[in-house]
Amino acid sequence: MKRVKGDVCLITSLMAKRAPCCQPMVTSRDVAQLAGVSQATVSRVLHGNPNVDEGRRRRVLEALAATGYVVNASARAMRTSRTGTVGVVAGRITNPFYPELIDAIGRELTIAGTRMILWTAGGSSEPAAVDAIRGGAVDGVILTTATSESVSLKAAVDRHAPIVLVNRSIAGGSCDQVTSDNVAGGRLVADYFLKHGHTKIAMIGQNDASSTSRHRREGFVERLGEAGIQAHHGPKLMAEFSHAVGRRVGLELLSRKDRPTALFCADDQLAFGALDAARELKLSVPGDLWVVGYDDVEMAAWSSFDLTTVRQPIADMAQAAVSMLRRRITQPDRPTEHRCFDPKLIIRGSSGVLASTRGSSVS
Amino acid sequence: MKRVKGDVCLITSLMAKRAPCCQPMVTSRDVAQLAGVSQATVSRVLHGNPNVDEGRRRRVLEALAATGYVVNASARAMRTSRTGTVGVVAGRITNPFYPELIDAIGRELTIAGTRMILWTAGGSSEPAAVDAIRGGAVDGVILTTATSESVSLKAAVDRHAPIVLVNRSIAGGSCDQVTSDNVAGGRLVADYFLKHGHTKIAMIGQNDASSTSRHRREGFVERLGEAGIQAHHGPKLMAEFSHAVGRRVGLELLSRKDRPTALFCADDQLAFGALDAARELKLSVPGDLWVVGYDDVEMAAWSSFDLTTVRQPIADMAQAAVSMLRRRITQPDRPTEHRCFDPKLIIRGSSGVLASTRGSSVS
DNA sequence: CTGAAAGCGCTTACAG
DNA sequence: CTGAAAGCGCTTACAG
Repeated sequence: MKRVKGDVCLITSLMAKRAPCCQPMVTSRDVAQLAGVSQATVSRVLHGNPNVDEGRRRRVLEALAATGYVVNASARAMRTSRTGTVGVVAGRITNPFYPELIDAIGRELTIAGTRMILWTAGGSSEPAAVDAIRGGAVDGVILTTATSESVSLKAAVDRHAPIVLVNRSIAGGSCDQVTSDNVAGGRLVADYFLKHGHTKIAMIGQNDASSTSRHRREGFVERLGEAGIQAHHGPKLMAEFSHAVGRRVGLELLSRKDRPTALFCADDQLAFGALDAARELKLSVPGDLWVVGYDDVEMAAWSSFDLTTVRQPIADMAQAAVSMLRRRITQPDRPTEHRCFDPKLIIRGSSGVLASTRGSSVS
Repeated sequence: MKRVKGDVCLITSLMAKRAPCCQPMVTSRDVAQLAGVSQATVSRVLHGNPNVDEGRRRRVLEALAATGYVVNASARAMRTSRTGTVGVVAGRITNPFYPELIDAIGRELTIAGTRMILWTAGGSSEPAAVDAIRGGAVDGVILTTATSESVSLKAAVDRHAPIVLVNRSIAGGSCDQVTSDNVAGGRLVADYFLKHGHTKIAMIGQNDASSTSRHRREGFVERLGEAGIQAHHGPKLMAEFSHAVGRRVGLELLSRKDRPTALFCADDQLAFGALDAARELKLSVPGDLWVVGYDDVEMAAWSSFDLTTVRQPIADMAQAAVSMLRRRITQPDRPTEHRCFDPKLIIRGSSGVLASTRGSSVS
């Protein structure tokens, strides 16, 4: 490889010869001509219509293979009002929960022979996706990001556009939804802390623009309340789920004289940040502090974090979302549905033995 | 939220009343009728054609707004042979390098008003993406995964289909490419180790199916060779870039009596695994072992890893890939181009002071 | 079983 | 400046 000075080396290799352009598109008419049948017959063979003479079918099949014919997506879409493409909106793709979810959704869509248009560009994504339904660029949309209510979404839902919400709820609720039970998940964590004798229990979450985080907080605070305990220093509700936020708030909370002994982070990414804060402050986890996250992303199991966390069944949720959307597309008038999966507490090394209770009989 | 026993609670809310279906699509003909002009005039207004009477234009604009018209993507695509959609193939989206790259590409595409179809389903993605070009579902494709040569890709490139390879090379090279200089990156790391007196230098990479990893290894081994040094225990070339592989091979290498003092991982994900291996073996980093990764994903800067690594300029590469693809689409016959960005060594805490050389004069 | 034909919603010469 | 019309490549009644 040649190098040139400067930041970038630019190698422009002039091709000596080159076809005039890309090969022209092969149409079903071309295939028909080659096979000596009508274009309609080619279309019938393509759709497995049984009413085609075997000899003709074979000739068409041969012509199809010989030409490498691929059906034109736009033409088919225009005729059938079905694109074979679904939209997915995911905000913060740098939070590893989303790649895992998108991957799972993509897998399901591929099985169904459906393409996936992905929007990750923040606020403009949702209106773009909704417009894509109206413009016939996609057959429907899966919204995976818990952003605040938007006008375009509301209008689309009122119009009964094929939309499925994943981990996100909307006022009115007249929309298909897949969630995990975030209230129950929050309770699970509070319960776990209480059962092991914690009383100084803190929480970091996202502000209430995120329904996901709000529900986790509600369940958590509700369960603490039942034990007569309040969140230590109050729940910290920040603008986003990120490592930087988890670390910053973690440093702040854990530097206090009256620091918590247990910390619930409403998202694994926050928990990783908080664990780093603890590490930087030379606090032992779980000796001085228990940390519990939410999502159980792959990284949570890495030995660097070994994070106790609440698992959402991502694969199941993706499968449910895709099949609900497909049903909604084919049967627009069916009643809306809400599938809610049970979360599960996965206990790892970031919780377990607290130094102060070591040897005590708190179960 | 109601809960039902069992794994999943299924809430089916029957909607009392519901519109017969989604609102019927608004066509430009509808808009024309409302504005009292011909459909052609609506199309002209939509395209900013200046030859439209101002009064009529205003009436059309009003009708457009009143109906909430959105142009039909399939019809436009069929007429213009342009979909406004580009395909992106990314294999292992769970490796955080890909989300960062996809995010950057998505951002560029959004700016250009282009949609992104994403394929992440492994081996079948590439043929699917190539077929999508032929089937007119996308205008072009960006291939970001260094998989082995495929027949369909070869054929597509020969056909001069609009394809840009990112971090991936192909025999013949008659295809637009964006890379960072992986050979130079490998050399940078070797050079850094050598300069600080390391002699027991190991490497973990991917097997040669990945051109990326191969180039990094070549530069690395080449530079070591110039100093008369061979990779300690030979380069370990595994099937994939993953935390699990990095940890497993790390445990294996670092458990040996004659363990290396410096380890180059051809990918950050491998490096995180290796760091975890070192941690599990109670080795001090960088006291006993230096670890250097490749990519500089966001996580590399987290204090849990604090990883010295080779940065690829992801945003620049994404921008280059998108603009190259757009040019290729509009000018299919322009000469192919190869842009190669310079990598940069980012020094962090996973390297720096080796216990054995501490106080010595090795610069 | 088969082909000619209508029509999906656009864009854009073409004729006025 | 404007509208009528052709045509992009399909699918699918329709008539035979």
